Amino acid sequence: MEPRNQRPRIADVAREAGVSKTAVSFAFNSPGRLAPGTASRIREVAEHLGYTPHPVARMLTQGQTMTIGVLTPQALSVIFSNPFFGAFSEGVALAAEEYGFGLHFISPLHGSLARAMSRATVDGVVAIGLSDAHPEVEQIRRAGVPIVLVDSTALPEHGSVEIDDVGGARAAGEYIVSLGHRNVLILGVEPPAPGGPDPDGVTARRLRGYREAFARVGATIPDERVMVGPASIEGGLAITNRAWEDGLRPTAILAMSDAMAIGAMRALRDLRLEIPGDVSVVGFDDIDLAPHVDPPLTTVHQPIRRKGEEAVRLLLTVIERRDQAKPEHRRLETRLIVRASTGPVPSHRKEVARGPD
Amino acid sequence: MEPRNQRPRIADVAREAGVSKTAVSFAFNSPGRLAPGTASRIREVAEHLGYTPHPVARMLTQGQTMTIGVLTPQALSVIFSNPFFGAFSEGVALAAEEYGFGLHFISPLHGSLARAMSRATVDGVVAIGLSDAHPEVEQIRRAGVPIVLVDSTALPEHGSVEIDDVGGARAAGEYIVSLGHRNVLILGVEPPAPGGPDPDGVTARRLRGYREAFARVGATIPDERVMVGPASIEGGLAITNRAWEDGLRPTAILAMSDAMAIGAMRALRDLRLEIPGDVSVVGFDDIDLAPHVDPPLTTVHQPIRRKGEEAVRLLLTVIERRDQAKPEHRRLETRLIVRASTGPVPSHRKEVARGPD
DNA sequence: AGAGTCACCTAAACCGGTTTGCTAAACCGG
DNA sequence: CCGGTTTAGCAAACCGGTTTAGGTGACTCT
Repeated sequence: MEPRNQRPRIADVAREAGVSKTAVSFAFNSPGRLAPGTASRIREVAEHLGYTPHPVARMLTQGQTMTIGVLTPQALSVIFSNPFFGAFSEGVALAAEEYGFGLHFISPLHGSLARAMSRATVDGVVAIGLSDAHPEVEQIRRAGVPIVLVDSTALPEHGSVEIDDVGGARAAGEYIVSLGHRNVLILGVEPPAPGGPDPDGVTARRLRGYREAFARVGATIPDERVMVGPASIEGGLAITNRAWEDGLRPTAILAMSDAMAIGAMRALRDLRLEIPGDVSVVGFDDIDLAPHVDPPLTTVHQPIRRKGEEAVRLLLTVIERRDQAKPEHRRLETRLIVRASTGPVPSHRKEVARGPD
Repeated sequence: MEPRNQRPRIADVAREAGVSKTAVSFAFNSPGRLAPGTASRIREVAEHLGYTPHPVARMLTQGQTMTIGVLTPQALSVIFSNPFFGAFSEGVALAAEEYGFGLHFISPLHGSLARAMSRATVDGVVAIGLSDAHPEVEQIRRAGVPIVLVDSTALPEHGSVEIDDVGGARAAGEYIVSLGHRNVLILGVEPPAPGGPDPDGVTARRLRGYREAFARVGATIPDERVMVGPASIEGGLAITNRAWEDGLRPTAILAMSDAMAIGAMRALRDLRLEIPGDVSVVGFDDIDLAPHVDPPLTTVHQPIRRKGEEAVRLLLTVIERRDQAKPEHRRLETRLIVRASTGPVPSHRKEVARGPD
């Protein structure tokens, strides 16, 4: 029954200062329209009452939230476990901050991205790794929210930022092939798409690159040499172990994420194998820590931060002039960085010593 | 002049379906109050028109946003460059997702945290590394937003989660002392607080721990052996180089963040020094990659993810029963993890060979 | 003195929903 | 066939601001 100390409303300030709501609003938003004395008096009263304009109400009337959403098809808790995402967020944050936009991370709510989206109050969305198989893209478009796709097969009606996955993977493949490796294991990143592997997702594109490189020397990578899992250290570790349990003995591992590559190296080390003496490992991403792991990781570099930045910039231009400025599609370059986790194919395979198998 | 294809409003659906706004609202929120046929008919019309309730309007009436804010006193772009933050966010996201809350990251807007806060539409805030020196804490409280402090000196009126910084640092210090090191360099994390070093911030607490350990054997760590910088790889690298340029030749480096420790190792390697042969390095945090760097990093482990999780849980209990349930303060344990980046003090100092200096 | 400006401020409409009474019709037992 | 209870749906108030379209009085000009 006591007067719950609610936050003061604009009407409270108006009453206390003996002016109209309008005047209070002006004092905050266009002080020029008020006599200087009045404006400052209203401000004092507001300050005294501890009044701050209710951000939601403000959003409603202004029709904009000054917030951009980062949409991920996977739970944030798994996404954040990949250092790649940290770097990407860094780029996103950099650009967003520059323009005074806040950041809202959107991940599936009770399994539904659509539901999460409908809750989110954002002016636009950067969607990462969302394949066009996801029906939510359509739903978002219908909701009238501008969207930029990152690492997805570009839909012509939305802006997009991607990298040269095929080229990067091909470079890695060619390098591995040139070292004499023919017997490899591919670590693919789990397709976040529902209902089977995405026919044109990141995993598929990079796989195509690897295969092109092998094809050039007449070699192939059979499907059973491609295993997918979560793009994390644990994921790489688990898959590699499983591969060894399955009897696979590749001389090189091509991982589609540095985190997985690092996990794979851990697994190999636990199996008492030398890197690159027994097995070579190649990553993808070139995260900050790639040069610092043991051994320094050979990997395909991609400009992670820039990817985030560009995506936000593209999005902001769409948000600004909401009209039909035709969406841009940007493709960033990749390049192979050779470090110390790769070497020539070993002449004597360790497992030979283990028996006639 | 053409009819801009705005997103449909509830009134549009009502008109099209031949019912009142109320009915449409009921169809979405409490279908039980409508005849089954009517409810589904309204839904169809809505679907056909592509109608989704405007989230901002919904927030306004319901008085809650189902969003929690993560407040950082530094720009997100710098925060995200520390893997520690990724792991922390992982914990935060895990708990938030469990309860159906979204995540909004809040960082200073044009230099002002207060301004950023007043824009943010959140039901509560997890503030990390915000010292009580920050006046925004008070401002947030006045705005009536529940808040939980992480890694700050606990204010009694707010919930808080912290770790045993002193104990962890002391353990690291004792270990280093036991290896014979007396000549050390401390890498502190940049105090985000404005106006000088925070007298009771993270850096100060850990420093106290290191010093306690040294004091036990009658040794001291002079102030000029403490250098602070950004908690990133680059930060650690830069500071270490500067230290060497300044003529410092410590036999051990105690970094208050793994990222800095890794940067320091890079710098040492560039100086052609062996780790731990010439210089030992100890980190703090125990990030996922700490065991994988070269050499594996000796560091003080703290439960980073749990920190994020606990903070959110604490916050949610405050949000639920908004009343005066007295705030909880939780302190998590730390422990030293010895790996391979530390060793006994070298008998011959390298720089002896460099000259009589 | 009357018309025209200007500076300052306000009432009311609006943003897009939700929620609270309330009413009219259908239903019910006797 | 009547009074009482449900059921189904509506109008209007409300959330907390912003913005539009005036209104009022003082001042200027002729």
